[in-house]
Amino acid sequence: MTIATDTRSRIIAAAKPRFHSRSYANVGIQEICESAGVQKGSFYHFFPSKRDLVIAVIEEFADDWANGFVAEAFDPALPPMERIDYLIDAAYFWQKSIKQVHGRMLGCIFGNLTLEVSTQDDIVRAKLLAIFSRAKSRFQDTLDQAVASGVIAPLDTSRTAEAMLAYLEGVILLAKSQNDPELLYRLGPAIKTLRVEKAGG
Amino acid sequence: MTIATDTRSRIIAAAKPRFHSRSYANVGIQEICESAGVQKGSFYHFFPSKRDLVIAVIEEFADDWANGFVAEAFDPALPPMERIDYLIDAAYFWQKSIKQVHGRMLGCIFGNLTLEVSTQDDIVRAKLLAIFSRAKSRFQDTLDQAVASGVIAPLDTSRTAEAMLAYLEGVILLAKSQNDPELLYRLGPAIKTLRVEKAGG
DNA sequence: CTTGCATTTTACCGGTCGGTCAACTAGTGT
DNA sequence: ACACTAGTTGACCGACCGGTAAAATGCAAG
Repeated sequence: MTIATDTRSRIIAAAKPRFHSRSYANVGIQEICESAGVQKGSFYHFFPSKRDLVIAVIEEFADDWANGFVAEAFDPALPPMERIDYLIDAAYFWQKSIKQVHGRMLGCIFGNLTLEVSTQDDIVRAKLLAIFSRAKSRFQDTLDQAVASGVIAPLDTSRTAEAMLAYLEGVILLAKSQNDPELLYRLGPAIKTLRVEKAGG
Repeated sequence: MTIATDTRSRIIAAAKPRFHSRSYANVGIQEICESAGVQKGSFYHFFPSKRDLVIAVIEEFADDWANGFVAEAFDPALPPMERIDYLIDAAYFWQKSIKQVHGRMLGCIFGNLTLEVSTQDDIVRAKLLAIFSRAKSRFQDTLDQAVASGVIAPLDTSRTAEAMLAYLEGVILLAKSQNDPELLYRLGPAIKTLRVEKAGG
């Protein structure tokens, strides 16, 4: 049952930076195949459709994050609110390094795809939703711990977590419109001022 | 110098809902022409390229907003912070009504286009940037007045305005991923908790 | 050595993409 | 009556789109 070739992963590897930098619709299967050194017929042996490829790409990006910056940021050894600082920092440095290499701020692949395809493909949207949902849980757990340890005043951790995730995506969007990751640096820390009070409070 | 026909505006009118709901790349000029009852050659009489069309579409959307909800929300007669409430409400009801008619939450056309094309077309990006810049100014003026009248504690109104705009775009993005405008209703009001302190404070 | 399956190759499909072109129409000013 | 021009028409361009089919290959188990 081991994988016989690396064709599938080469396709995904070729697709990742392209979908990230030039959107879903603007990258053709032909181009991906050429870049991966794969024939088109071979592509369709591994992926029933273009949609299946983008879902695989989303999963790989999510894994990269989960095993990289996110794992570092949401380290239980860190004080809760410092984890959020860490995550913002990580997002900033990542976008900055991409811009240095690529000349452009590419933003968040999940946000990009959400706005591009979520009105047209409910399956892709569901995949993105699941990833945002996991991200929200990370924020919420952190906030729960911060409240429990008395670092911040009690609040609606579920909604505040969503608000923080939204803010992060929004700052990345605005930074992309300026092609300038420094906006993340300037506006990022304000994420901790966001508060949704408890319904009964 | 008056306009001889309404062809140009019919093209824009046909393009607006399509770019809004299905992105830029996924809507072809042929489809727009058919819907507007215009020949393709006639299209290129009015628009040198597809890019010029999308810029005209962006301008019309911006005018719609500026003369509609935005003018109402940023009414100088309203207390400053209530204007922000009003704007959030307006965004919520707009998205909700779109979903009722269209079955989908389409989100903000400016945010949508920013994430889709701003890495590929600096001219379109500049147009979007100008619109965000104007929106930021509205927020900032409001915050300046709120500070001046003592309704809120002094803060960095420029950066807080940017943060608020980012938050609004982020909440719309997240709501679109859930295809649910109610998220705007639940998270919107937290926009007023955002604060970027003055550098020297 | 052979069967069988996973993988790869190559050629091909109908349709659409953004954009061009030259001919034609209709209205205006002189 | 004339010329000029804005607007319109419909045919056309090469390139690319996502996807298909069948034949060829390589490899491993029997």
